[in-house]
Amino acid sequence: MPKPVVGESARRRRRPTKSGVVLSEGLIVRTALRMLREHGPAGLTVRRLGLALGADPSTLYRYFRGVDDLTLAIGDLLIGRAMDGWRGGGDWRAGLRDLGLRIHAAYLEHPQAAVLTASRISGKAHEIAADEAILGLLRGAGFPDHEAVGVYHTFIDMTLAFAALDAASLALPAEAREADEEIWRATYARLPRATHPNIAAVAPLLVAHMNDSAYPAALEMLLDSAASRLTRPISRPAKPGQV
Amino acid sequence: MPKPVVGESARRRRRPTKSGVVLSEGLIVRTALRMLREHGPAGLTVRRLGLALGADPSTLYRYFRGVDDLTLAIGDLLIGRAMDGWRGGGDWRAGLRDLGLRIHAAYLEHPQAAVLTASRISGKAHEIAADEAILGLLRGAGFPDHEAVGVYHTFIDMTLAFAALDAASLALPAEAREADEEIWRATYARLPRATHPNIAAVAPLLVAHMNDSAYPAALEMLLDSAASRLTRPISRPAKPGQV
DNA sequence: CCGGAACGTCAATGGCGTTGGCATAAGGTG
DNA sequence: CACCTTATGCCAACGCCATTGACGTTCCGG
Repeated sequence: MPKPVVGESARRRRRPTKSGVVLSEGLIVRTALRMLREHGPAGLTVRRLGLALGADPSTLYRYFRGVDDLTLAIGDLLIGRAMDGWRGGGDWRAGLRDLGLRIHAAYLEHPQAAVLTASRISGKAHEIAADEAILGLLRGAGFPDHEAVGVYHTFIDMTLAFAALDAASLALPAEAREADEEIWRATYARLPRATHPNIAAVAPLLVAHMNDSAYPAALEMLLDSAASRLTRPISRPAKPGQV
Repeated sequence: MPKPVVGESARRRRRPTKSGVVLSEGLIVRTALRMLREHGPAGLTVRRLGLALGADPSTLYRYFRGVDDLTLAIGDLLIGRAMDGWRGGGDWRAGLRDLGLRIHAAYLEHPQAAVLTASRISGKAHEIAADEAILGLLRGAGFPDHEAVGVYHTFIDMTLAFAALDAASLALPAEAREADEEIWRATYARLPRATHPNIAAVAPLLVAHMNDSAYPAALEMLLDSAASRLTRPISRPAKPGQV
């Protein structure tokens, strides 16, 4: 029996659970998001989600094929929130910067979901809308098609890559995250000048800055690089590696 | 009782397991890495690792505080392999490019492990060696300390971020990865010009390039940006976001 | 008002990481 | 060689986890 899971549209009989709650796909996803934010990365389990909803855990399998299915639904919500209220028009640079920071921020709002979904291609409506917007900004600015695709590719992958990396730190259990941050003080800041002269020389700067995100700096670099190509076109960088 | 776990150096009594294997931290980590490659990301559990080693699962807790500790050790092994055979000296640009591509490639050699470790800071020997090398290149090139730290931060985070993103695609189950790649042809390449003019205009270029890694291009951008700061210093980009 | 399907619940399965107690063999010491 | 200490490997158990199949209840279309 290959798991039915009737679609949300075909769902009719809204039988309340023992505790009186009437379930729906939307309610479950929203509750899951809230649990992730409020109770941390380990806070979301099927059992706890059922408990929070006032329903038996197994009930959720009437709505999602499994945890992975639920995760993808959450991810779809994330992309939508990133684009929510976005208005096109204006400078291509400002537009790209805004889009990048929006996507980055939206993912960091829900790190656990971000980690699971940032590297996936959904092909769903919100994702396509974002891609169309980015390409529109670049082509509207006058980039020839192959340049536009190159910048687009670097832009979206860099944004998602940083979103995933930064989200992964936030998604760690509190103790592991604190341990990571402590390493800058406890290990790097105490390396002897004799064996590690360069780290020793800049240790205070490392402690001060390494727990910030490097994405804004990387994004500006990308925008600078793209702008310089626009005014005086240069050839693309040598042989991109296969992945 | 806060879990002892004697260090590898202080370890003396090498009592063989029931199956005759003599354990060591290195053997455990290498076995774990092999299991990750052969059996996928979900293939590594303490129980299975114990089985593969011919030892009781609980024995591993004599060597690692827990799975998290083991994960960090695996990550350091990856960095060690990236740095293996690296020789300093020469142009700072060439040196940074080489280091970046080495780290990126080393992580992609073990995608499942990369996904687990790319966002972590271990503070172990190989990681420190890599950081010292990067900072040495930058300070040796004449970057003032705060610039060197800024470039270092962007460089290492960008490299690890792309490594994690690209590795995540490779680490997906084959069917899911193929489904993701197919979306470029099945969805993006078929969007009507009327509703998505920009995607439609460049669809063939997207299909041709989107499954490559954007890391080499991003890396060149970073090197260009750093070089321009070296010849004619500019201020750092505005207020990096907190993470 | 009746039959079937949708739905929530229950109980159970097989996994997981981790822990505390226990037997033992390795190493230092004489 | 004999003795003692203790690091080490093993065992059994705990409390989680996701997932499933059977079962009874409730709702809707006819």
